[in-house]
Amino acid sequence: MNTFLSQLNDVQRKAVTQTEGPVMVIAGPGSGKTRVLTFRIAHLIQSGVPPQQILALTFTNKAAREMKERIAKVVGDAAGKVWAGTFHSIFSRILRMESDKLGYPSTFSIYDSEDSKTLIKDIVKNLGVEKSNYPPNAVLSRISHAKSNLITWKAYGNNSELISRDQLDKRPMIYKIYEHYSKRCEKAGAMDFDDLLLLTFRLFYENKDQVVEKYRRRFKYVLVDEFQDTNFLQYAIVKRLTRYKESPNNLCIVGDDAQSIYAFRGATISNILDFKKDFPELKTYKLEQNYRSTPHIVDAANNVISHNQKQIKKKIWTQHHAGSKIQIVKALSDTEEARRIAGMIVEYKNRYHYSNKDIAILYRTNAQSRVFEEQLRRQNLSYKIYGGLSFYQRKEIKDLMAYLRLAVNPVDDEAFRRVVNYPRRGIGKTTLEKVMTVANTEGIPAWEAVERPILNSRTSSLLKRFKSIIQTLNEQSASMNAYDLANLAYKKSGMLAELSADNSIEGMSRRENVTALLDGIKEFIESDEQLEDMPEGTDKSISTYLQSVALITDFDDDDGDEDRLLLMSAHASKGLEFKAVFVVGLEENLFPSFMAKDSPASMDEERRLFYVAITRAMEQLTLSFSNSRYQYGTMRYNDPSRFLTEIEAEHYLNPDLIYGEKSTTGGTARSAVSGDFKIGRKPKKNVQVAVPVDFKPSNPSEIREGMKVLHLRFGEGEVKSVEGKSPNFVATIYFENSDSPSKRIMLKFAKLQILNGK
DNA sequence: GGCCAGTTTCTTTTT
DNA sequence: GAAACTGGCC
Repeated sequence: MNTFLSQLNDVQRKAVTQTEGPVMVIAGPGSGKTRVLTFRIAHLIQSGVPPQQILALTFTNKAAREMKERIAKVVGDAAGKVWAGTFHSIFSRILRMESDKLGYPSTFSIYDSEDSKTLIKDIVKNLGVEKSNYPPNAVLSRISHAKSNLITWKAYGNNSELISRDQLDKRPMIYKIYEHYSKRCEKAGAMDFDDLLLLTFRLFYENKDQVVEKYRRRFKYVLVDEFQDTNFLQYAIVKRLTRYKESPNNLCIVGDDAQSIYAFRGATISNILDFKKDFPELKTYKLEQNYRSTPHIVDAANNVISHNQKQIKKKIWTQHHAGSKIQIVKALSDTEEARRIAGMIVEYKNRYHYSNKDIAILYRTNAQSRVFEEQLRRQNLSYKIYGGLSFYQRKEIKDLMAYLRLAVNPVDDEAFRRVVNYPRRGIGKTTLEKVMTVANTEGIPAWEAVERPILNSRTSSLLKRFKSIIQTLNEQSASMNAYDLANLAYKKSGMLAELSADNSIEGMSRRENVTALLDGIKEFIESDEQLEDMPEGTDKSISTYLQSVALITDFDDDDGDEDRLLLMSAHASKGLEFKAVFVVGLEENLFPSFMAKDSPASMDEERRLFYVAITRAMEQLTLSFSNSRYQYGTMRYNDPSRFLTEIEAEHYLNPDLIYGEKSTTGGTARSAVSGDFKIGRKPKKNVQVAVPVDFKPSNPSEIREGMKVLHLRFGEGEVKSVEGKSPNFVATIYFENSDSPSKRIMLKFAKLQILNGK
């Protein structure tokens, strides 16, 4: 029976069999984390726990999928009854069943980030504020962070700290935008990604009809994967579910602080620290033995991560025998980088008999995939790109989905805006603006605003025609199955005619994509997977379909047997492993990203990301960089990434490429690389603010609020606040001469001179 | 009032 | 390089 337990080492087995009470598993890369998690669930089921009492929360769809598959391998069909999925998908499922308690329709729409951004742009425009001060991405991220910290728009407006921070950033109206944004989402019966969490918390917090007790009774065992990537709000929900009087506290979290790469999304390491406080009786298990990689790779990973300031002490180790050293590829251009890597792949396949699927190319930004695609095609290597513009983000797919969204939820303003004039039916910008103005001033959805006598008869009848299409779809949505409805929407909307008229290559591919979407819906209604607890009949509705695909960003269209190379972002690679890994584009301003260069905390996150990337490799690791590359339409010249020299020379096959020949003086990365070949000019290094010759950094502990200080790079600034405990003081300083004047600075690293104190 | 084409702007990672 | 935007034209 328990044969699978013998496949585990001592620590792993303890982590699996300690089923009762709070458990924390700190798991280094390749230490068998997923194995522990899945075996733990399997063990619970074999010990007699009904599978439907187990809730397993993951962070990405990919992780959820893999977990389900692996549980199924051990326990078979029972796996289907375990609630395993991403935070977002599990909670949207719950919200759908309980939406009435929040005043939302069960057919609520889910706004993706594109919808959110369009909405924000519209709000900014209506408020009449300078739009260059309110880039949608920045505003959305501010709102998202607020939501992730359980700050509603009302609380935001009353929070003087946030308000003054926004004022420093010259974005004083954010609180107002947040308010309008929230109200307009609610009006449209729509939730954005963060709302799925925030409203779940509200649901459990307000506890109408004792709804939280229902789920507490139901989920006796809760597991959270990648706990280091959860934010405050996600943990708050988990606590709401598991921490109450007489709770068995059967909560198991698995994570690795060194692999925290989603702080930009509000993930916080303090959740791990809080967990110890909240569940003092917890049992902790550390998995440090790496079963994945050869020693050079493991040591390199340890080298890299040791450059980070904050970390839970842990050293991964391996019993593997020495394998290949890490190879560096230095190219002159991005094309050459890709060409040489494609060549190396061919060589690896011959020399080590690797299949395509044993090999992955990892990059920092999805845009980098292009050049590699070209070169791989030249070598006749078949590949698959993970992420990037996913299937569901293609225009034609989003268009048809917008019709379907309107069919179940006609008040969805963003869907309305998207397709009211697609295919073209003579409803242009001006008309839409009029409708939206009425809608906003009266606080009604566009769907109702079109009825107001604000338009001339011609446009009015055009809008009526559009509305009647949606009405037909809406009426049919109750009786028709999802597939028939989608087909009807395709025809009725005029999309079929529009796409059929286009015989260009792109047009054909659009048609194929829509057909693929329709096939997907057909598959969805025909699959016999029965979801637990779903009201009979509703689970195959178009609404359920929309909910499930709204949260899918990666697409899983292959059967898994295809032998293809994988190209993906370093983020997407988390949790995966490959015999040979190429981490490419290792250049300053790319990996690490230029976005990180002013903040030590972001730089640490980039480093953790690099750590994640290199620890995907089992046998062969190659790191590449290029002197020049096409970026954003122009040629750029970047220095090799600082991360390259954070790995000790002994782990490299060809360290000269970054450490320089022994004879060269200094041997810094830059002199070694740019010395032999120069294309055009090198860009200027960061322009420094004029600094007096007698600059002398002051002792960080003497810096106080209100002081004027001088920073080597940012110039003069005023200290707005100092937080944190010695020696980790963090100051918020306002630098007038900087593009983003308000900066948070770790005092122990910063070179700051006090100009005058109070 | 709407549409197209030329022009400008902004560059990350994911649910 | 692509998406968003603006201005001129029908």
